[in-house]
Amino acid sequence: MSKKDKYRGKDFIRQMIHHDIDQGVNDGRLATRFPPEPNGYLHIGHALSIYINFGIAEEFDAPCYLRFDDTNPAKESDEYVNSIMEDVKWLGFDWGNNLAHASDYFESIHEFAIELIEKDLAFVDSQTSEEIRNTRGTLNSPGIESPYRNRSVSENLGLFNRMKNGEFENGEHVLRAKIDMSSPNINLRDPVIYRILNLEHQRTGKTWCIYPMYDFAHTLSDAIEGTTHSLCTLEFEDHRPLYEWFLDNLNLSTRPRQIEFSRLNVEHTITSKRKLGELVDSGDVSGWDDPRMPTISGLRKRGYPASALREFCKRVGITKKDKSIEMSLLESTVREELDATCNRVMAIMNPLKVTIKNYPDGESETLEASNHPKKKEMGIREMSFGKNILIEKDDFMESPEEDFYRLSPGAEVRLRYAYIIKCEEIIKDEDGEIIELICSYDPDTKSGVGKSKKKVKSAIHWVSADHSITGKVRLFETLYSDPSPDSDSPLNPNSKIEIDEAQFEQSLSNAKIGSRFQFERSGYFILDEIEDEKLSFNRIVTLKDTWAKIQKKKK
RNA sequence: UGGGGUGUAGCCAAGCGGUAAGGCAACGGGUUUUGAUCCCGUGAUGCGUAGGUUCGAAUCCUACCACCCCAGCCA
Repeated sequence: MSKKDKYRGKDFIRQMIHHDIDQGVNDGRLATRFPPEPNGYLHIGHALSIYINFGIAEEFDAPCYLRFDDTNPAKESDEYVNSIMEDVKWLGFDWGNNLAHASDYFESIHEFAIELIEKDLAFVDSQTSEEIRNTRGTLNSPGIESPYRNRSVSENLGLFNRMKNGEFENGEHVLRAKIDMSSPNINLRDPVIYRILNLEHQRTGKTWCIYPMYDFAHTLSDAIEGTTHSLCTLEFEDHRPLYEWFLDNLNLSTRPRQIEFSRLNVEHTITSKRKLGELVDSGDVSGWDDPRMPTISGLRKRGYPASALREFCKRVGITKKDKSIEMSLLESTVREELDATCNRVMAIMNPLKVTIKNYPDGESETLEASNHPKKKEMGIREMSFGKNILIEKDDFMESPEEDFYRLSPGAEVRLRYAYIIKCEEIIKDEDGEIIELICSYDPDTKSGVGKSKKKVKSAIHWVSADHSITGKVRLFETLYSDPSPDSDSPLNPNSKIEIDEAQFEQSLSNAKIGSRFQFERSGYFILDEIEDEKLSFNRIVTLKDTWAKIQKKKK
C-alpha cells in the first residue's frame, strides 16, 4: 500500500499518528489520554473527545489513560470523578490499569519546577494578581517585565521552598516561567506555573499548599505517563507553543505531540459546565442526569444507547472546522439502533374509548402480535381483545382532512394485529367533546386469517380497556427551542410533558427497568422506574412522523 | 487594530494538481397490517472572493473578505 493510500480517507489526526509511527517518533509507540477536570459532569462534547482518544488508541492496541486533571482543589470533588468513570465505562471504553491523576505526579511536577528555576527559566514573582494582570499587556501591546524577574536562582529556590512549606498566604507569591513579556502570544508572557492555594486536596489532603497550573501540570503529566499524542480541542491551540517550551527546556523521556480538533456543538444544546451547573442548582432540571440534559448521564437516563452515541461521534468526524450538528443526526443514529433492537408494543397516550357494538358482552380473546416486524426471532407476545378498546385521540377525526386516512365517521381502519373496525357513531359530552366511538368489527378480518388481506387505508394501535395497565409517560423535547442558545435563552416550555394515565398493553407488566421499547406509531421509550407497581417511561425519541410533517406544511 | 485557527450543498464530511465520495436533512416515487422500517430517484459547471501559475486548480501562489479562539494565581 502506498503512503498516500494508507492515509486516504483518514481524518487528519489519524494521518499524523500514522505518520509519526512510521517515522519512529517515540519509538513508534502510541499512547493517548482523556484528561477531564473533575469539576462537573461529562457532556456530549466530551463524548466526542472520549471517542477520539479511546477510539484511536483501541485501533492501535495502544493505551489510553483516563487522567483526572485535578490541579485545582477549589473546584473539584469525588462526586465528579465517580460520575466521570461511570460515564466513560458506560460509553464502552476501558482504561484498564491506566487510571491516573495529575495529583499522582505532584512530586515530579514540583521537581521539574525546581529544574526550571535552576536553569533560570522560572522565577518567584511577588506582585499581586492585579499587578500581574495589569502588566500582562493587551492583545495589541506587549507586557511589562516583573520587577522580581531578575531574582537570583538561589533566592528563587529559597522562596519557592518557603511557598511549598506553607509560609505564605494565598496570592503572596507565584512561580512564573521566564519566557517573553513581549510575545504576541499572551500565553508566553511569563505564565504563572505554580500558585499558593492553602486548600486541602481531595486526593493529596494537606500535603501541598502550592498547586501547578494547567499548562505546566498538563504538559508534564502527558510526558511523565508517556502519552505520545495529546489530543485536545481547538481552544488550546494557542497553548501549544508553551507546551513545547516546557518540553524543550525540561529533561523528559517522552516527547508528546499536542494536536487540536474542533469541539462538538449540537443544536439546541448548551455545553458549558457553568451553565449546566446553574440549571441543576436552580432546579430548572432535576439534576445532572435530567433526561433533557446534554450530559452523558442525562442521555443515558433519556435512554440513548451508548452504541448510538459512538456511531454519532463517528459520523460527526474529526476536523478543525467549527461545527454545529443538527439534532436530526443524533436522532437518526438513535433510531437506527433502536429500530433494530427494540420490541414493539402498544401504548395509548391520550385514550379515546371505542365500544365494539357487535362484539359479545363480557367476552374476550387472545391475539398474537409480533415483537418485531422484520425479525421473527424476536418472537411474539399475546394481546387481549374485547368489546372495550382504547385508541389514540389523534387517530380519529370527525371531519377528516383530505389526507387523513385513519378513523372517521363511516370509515374503516385496522386495529393492528386484530380486526378491521368501522366507526358507526360518535358520542359527545355536554361540551361537545368526543368521549366515545361506537364501532362495528368484521369478525372475518382477524389478523392473519380469513379476509385479513382486505385493504384499508391504515392500521392503528390500540389496547383493550379491560386489560390494559395504567402508567406514566414523560415526553421530552430539547431544553431550548433556539437552535443556538446562549446562557440567557429561555427554556422550551414543552421540553417535558408528563402524562399520568397512559394505557399500556398488559405484556408490559413484566418489563424490567432500563428496557427499551418501540411504542408502535409513536416512538421509542425506556422504562425508567416502577413506583407502587406503576410503570413510568421516558420517551427517547419519536418515530419519524410524515403525517405531522404534512400537517405542519399545511399551516 | 497583535497572535493563533477555519472557510467544499441546509448540517456534517471526503478530496492531498487529472476534472466534486458518503451521511443527516429536504423533495419525489415504490413496498408496507407502524403515515415507522426498507428500497429507488433528485442536489455543487461549483469548493469564501478576486487575481495568478499550469495543458489542467477545491488542491499551488498572491491579495482580500468572513467567522472562531486568546489578555484567570480556571481547565
